[in-house]
Amino acid sequence: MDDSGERTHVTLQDVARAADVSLATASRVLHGTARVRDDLRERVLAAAGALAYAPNAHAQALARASSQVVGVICHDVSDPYFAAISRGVMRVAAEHDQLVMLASTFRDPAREIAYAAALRAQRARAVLLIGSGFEDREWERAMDAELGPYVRTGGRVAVVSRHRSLRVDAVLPENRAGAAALARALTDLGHREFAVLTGPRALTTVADRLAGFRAALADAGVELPEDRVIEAPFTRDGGYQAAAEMLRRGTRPTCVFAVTDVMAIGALAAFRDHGVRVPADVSLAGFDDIPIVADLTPALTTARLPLEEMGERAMELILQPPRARSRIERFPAEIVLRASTAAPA
Amino acid sequence: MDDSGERTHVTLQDVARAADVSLATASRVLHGTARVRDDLRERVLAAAGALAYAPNAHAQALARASSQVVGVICHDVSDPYFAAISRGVMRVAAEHDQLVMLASTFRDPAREIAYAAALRAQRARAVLLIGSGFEDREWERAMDAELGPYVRTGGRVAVVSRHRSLRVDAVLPENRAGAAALARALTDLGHREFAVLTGPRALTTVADRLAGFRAALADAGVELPEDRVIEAPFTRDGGYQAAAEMLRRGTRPTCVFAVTDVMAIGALAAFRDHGVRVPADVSLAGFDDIPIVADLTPALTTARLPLEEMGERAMELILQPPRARSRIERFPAEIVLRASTAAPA
DNA sequence: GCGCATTCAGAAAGCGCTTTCAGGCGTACG
DNA sequence: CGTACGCCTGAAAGCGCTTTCTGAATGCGC
Repeated sequence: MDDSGERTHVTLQDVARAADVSLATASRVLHGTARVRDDLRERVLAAAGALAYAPNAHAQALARASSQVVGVICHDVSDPYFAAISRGVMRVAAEHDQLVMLASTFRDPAREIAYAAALRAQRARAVLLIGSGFEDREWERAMDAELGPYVRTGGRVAVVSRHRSLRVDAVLPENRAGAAALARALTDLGHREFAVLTGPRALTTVADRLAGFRAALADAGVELPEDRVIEAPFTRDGGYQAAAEMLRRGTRPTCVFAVTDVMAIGALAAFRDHGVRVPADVSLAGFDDIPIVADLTPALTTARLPLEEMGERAMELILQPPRARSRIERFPAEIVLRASTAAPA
Repeated sequence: MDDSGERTHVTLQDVARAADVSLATASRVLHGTARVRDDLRERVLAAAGALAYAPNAHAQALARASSQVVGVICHDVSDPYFAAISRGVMRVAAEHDQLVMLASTFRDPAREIAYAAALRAQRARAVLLIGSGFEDREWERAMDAELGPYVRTGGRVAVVSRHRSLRVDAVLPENRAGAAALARALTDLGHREFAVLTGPRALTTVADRLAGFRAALADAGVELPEDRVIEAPFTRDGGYQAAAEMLRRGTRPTCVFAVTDVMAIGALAAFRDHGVRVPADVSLAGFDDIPIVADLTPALTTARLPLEEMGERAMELILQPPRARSRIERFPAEIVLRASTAAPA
């Protein structure tokens, strides 16, 4: 065929030359942007095929000043919560022929900012921030410094589950109301003695769920003393730790609320390891309804969030042209009572 | 400040102009590529900051003919198996300042090829294919047509868990040996009556695990009749279906092997729903050791694969310069006996 | 004090593509 | 038969950046 050892990329120029047409014509054929005489079109197509031509997306992005890449920043893809949301995101992205750049920050604010900057540099057409932000002035300033100019130059930004940044579209789970509803369901069951296992209070998601839960408890005349709120990392192991710590302290509520299902999974393990029966000795409830919790034994009572749908919606928002007022879409949580909760003994 | 309503991007040219230096100098300052007089450097830095300059990664990629994007193609991010591998991938990518474009194909061959093409167009410096390929001639040809030229022009490709494509680096779990070891562990427990719940046989992962399991069984003098191998989709629900189907057929083995943990989770649910006790009535084993299965009740016996590590290794391979001979890294599976298996009644 | 070697800044040539702007030809019309 | 008008192709100007090459200072040695 050609001189072997092709070490360099095939360019549109090469295709045009091989087809003996101009660059412009080759471009037009490949995009169907304008009518081209049939024989020329054939030649271009043939040449492109023979040379295994692949357009250089960077050159295209540069020339057209637009790209079809959207960025998604989350805490950790391997957390089922983010995985479920990502799934929805990916599906809609695929439908719209968008490429997704997915970043895991592992909850490191610096890394989050670095990714935002990289995405801006990539001229990603949109950036999706999934998961609570950080209650950190420095970080907020830095993030604004990245995203502000990005938005001003036509970049689209949306967030899932964080309110602070005001000017962007948002998909917001109703954490507060959901937690309140859960609390009511639990008090309706007869519980009066609670403990809560939470992640870092600085995360708005945590704060909202806690506040909603506590408020509804108060309405029912139940108090939640501060020492019944146990803080630990926002992971399965964190849930285990928190539950173990609770047991160690001798705190014996009739019902435990873990602010996320992931933490509830850890708590369930801790209870099992310590011989505490769920729900006979203690009821346990989570939040999110990640896919696995229905398969646990006992199946977990939780507040269901339509995670995949939230991801889909966020991606749809971001692909639409911006509105003057930023859109806020709220997703209510639905209480799902399963075997992990029962009336207190 | 400047004329408001900035609708266009700040370019290096703008920065240079504001700092009253040449384009070249500005570029040099921003990259530290060469010594620049201190006052000029200061001016450039100040201007870049004031203008919130963000380099255009596309222009950079074009000018330097390289990018720091790596592509990852998997079946479904929300499957814990891929999520765990992705986690390792992400971590190493972050360490090396690489941006990851993550695509879920939802097991659609056409989509896989479309992504490969897009990644090639993006001049991704490397592409990682995770998960079994498809036993489809047409697909193989199309994939080769994308990846061949890509590799020839300096693109790096690696695969996790698929052998067919020969010329690329690979991270291979020892599915066959692992399944064999699992079979031995199970026969050692005293089981002689087995059933296997599998995903599509066309997937090499499935074929290998099945073959290894069957071979070791044969060595132990145990036969696995074809009607004891039940095929279903490669998901939690597939596992449920397969187990339900097995029960419906009246097949009552003393031990069931689900070729993936995800399917085992479904099977466990099916057994529970049908009043079949695990392991009292039937033992159940999976494969992969995805994080959740240790928390199930009963905890699942499985063949552990170091998923996160496999992802890390794959990313490392791909970031290294290519070798003449493609590298193959094998990861053995380790048998983890948990409560879901016991000696037959 | 002059010539030469060094530094370091700037001009300019691409990187591969899109798209505007002319220009060439063919047709329809006067 | 000449002019006007379309339609299609090609030339060329960028898109924003990196990097080589050139040239102007400066510092040094003799």
